Amino acid sequence: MGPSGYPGTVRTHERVLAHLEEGIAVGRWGLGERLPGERAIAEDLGVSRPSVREAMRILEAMGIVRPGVGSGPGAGAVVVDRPAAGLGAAVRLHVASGTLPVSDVVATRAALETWAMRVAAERVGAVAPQPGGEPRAGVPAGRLAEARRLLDAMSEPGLPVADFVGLDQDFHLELVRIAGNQLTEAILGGLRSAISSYVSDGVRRLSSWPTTADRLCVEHAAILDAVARGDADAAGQAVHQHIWGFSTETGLAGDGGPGPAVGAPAGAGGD
Amino acid sequence: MGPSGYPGTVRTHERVLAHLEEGIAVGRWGLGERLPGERAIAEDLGVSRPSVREAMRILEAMGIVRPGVGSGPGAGAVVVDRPAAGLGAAVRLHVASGTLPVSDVVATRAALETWAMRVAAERVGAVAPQPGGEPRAGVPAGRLAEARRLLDAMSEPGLPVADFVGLDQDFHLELVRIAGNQLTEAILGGLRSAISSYVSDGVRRLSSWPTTADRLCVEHAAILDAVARGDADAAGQAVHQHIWGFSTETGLAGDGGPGPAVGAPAGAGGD
DNA sequence: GTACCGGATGTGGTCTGACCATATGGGCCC
DNA sequence: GGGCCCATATGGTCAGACCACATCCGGTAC
Repeated sequence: MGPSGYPGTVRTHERVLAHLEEGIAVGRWGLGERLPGERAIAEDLGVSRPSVREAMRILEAMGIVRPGVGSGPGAGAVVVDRPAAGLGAAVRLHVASGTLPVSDVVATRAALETWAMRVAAERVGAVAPQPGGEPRAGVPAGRLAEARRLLDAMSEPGLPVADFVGLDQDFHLELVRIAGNQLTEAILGGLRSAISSYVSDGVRRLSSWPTTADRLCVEHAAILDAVARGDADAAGQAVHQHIWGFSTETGLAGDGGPGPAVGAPAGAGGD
Repeated sequence: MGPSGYPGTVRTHERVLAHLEEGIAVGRWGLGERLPGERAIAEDLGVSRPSVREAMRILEAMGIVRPGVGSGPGAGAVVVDRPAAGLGAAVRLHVASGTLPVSDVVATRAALETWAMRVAAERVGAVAPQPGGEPRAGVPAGRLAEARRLLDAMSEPGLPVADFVGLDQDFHLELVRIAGNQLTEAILGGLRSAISSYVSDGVRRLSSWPTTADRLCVEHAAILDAVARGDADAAGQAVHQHIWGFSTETGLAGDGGPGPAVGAPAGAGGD
């Protein structure tokens, strides 16, 4: 296995990555199962362990595997599924590098979440008419209950800002989950740290945080109610105004502002 | 930052990653500049080169740096900015692992792109009234011209499917760029390979590809015209129907279908 | 003086072999 | 039979080395 790594051919760790990726794709290693040990993979492919490790690092960064030391179950590289890990890390790094404007994060979040709230409301509305309905009727109910619980926790007076922001994120994500789109959920989950960061920055610019906190809670309640009622239009509008309202109030939306307001009064004429 | 759940100790490559990330965030190494060599970083932090390499692999996978061998400018790890690289890879891996349904990709793409087309149309409409206007008036014009060129190329009869799909993606992304949201552009760019993949799959299910290709070109023209006119409603509706129409025709939208149709005649009851 | 050519240098890419820390599980001792 | 200790398997890390490549700089040939 001579030194076979020079430009023109794929690097060794990329070969390993392709091999592992293919194995995962065809189900050779399913969710929750363990990959062979690094040494075994290296021997199988005739490469060195460092190369295997580099590929493993990438899979880990993408949220595909979770490394575990020791022995027995739970040890070794386990196939997991945390799409938000990779997406979130990527977004975080690019925001950190300063090439992703905060206003873009706000706008993208608003667009996706507005859409998600509409879908969520429609799904809830679709199952509501069937009280005893089996079909996935329980899921939204549980999510809604959890969202309500988070909302209550957020209403606690004197809650530290950091805690509030964390609960706020949990609340939003819980509602997003009702929409049932894993990719959207992963993207928004990935934006979580970026969003928390700009929200925290924004709070520092406020004259009266408690006042704003109260308003945010009221808005949250409105969003939750709209989704629970199955009112897509109201849910979309509420979350749209919620996100852009805060952004505008804190002067974060540098360049654009609310923009087209998808799902809001927009031309939604069709709606 | 590291994947949660690690007991106590921080792994070495994570320390390196944090160090590099911080340096990039504070501008110690700006876009296009070179990072210190792997050996230098290792010595600075008192770690081994393999650990530095693992961190470097992650940054590379996220599209933050580009490795370059040799010497002189262009060699070494250069700070780049390709948000789509990380997002795309993450999406690709998760779709490959079978945990991200194609229908989710379609829905998320439709939601984001519908919104983006509305923004794009509004931006074009905002600059149109000022024929000689300096303010970023030329950008949309250039993008529109490029989109038109791609549309022409796509209309070529007998074009191989792979080429058509590639041009199709380029066309969509070119229009998305007009919206001016880097994050949305990066996400949709990242979805590119996943989208190409499902489009190619879909084409194979069609009875008459040439017929569909013609229709897609007509739809593309309608989208382009709407954006060029600055008609946000029409642009949003057109792209929404374009994406969901193809998806429905090829039976790819397994579970949901058009859904709430943001910015389009919602309820799209139609379907 | 100019053009060419070859080594010096610095970079990432890879390999080898080793040791450490941890977690499990089985065998040994009590 | 129960509890303790060590074998074992795993990832985490390190050190040193070699290779392929790209550039730069010097010397040499013309």
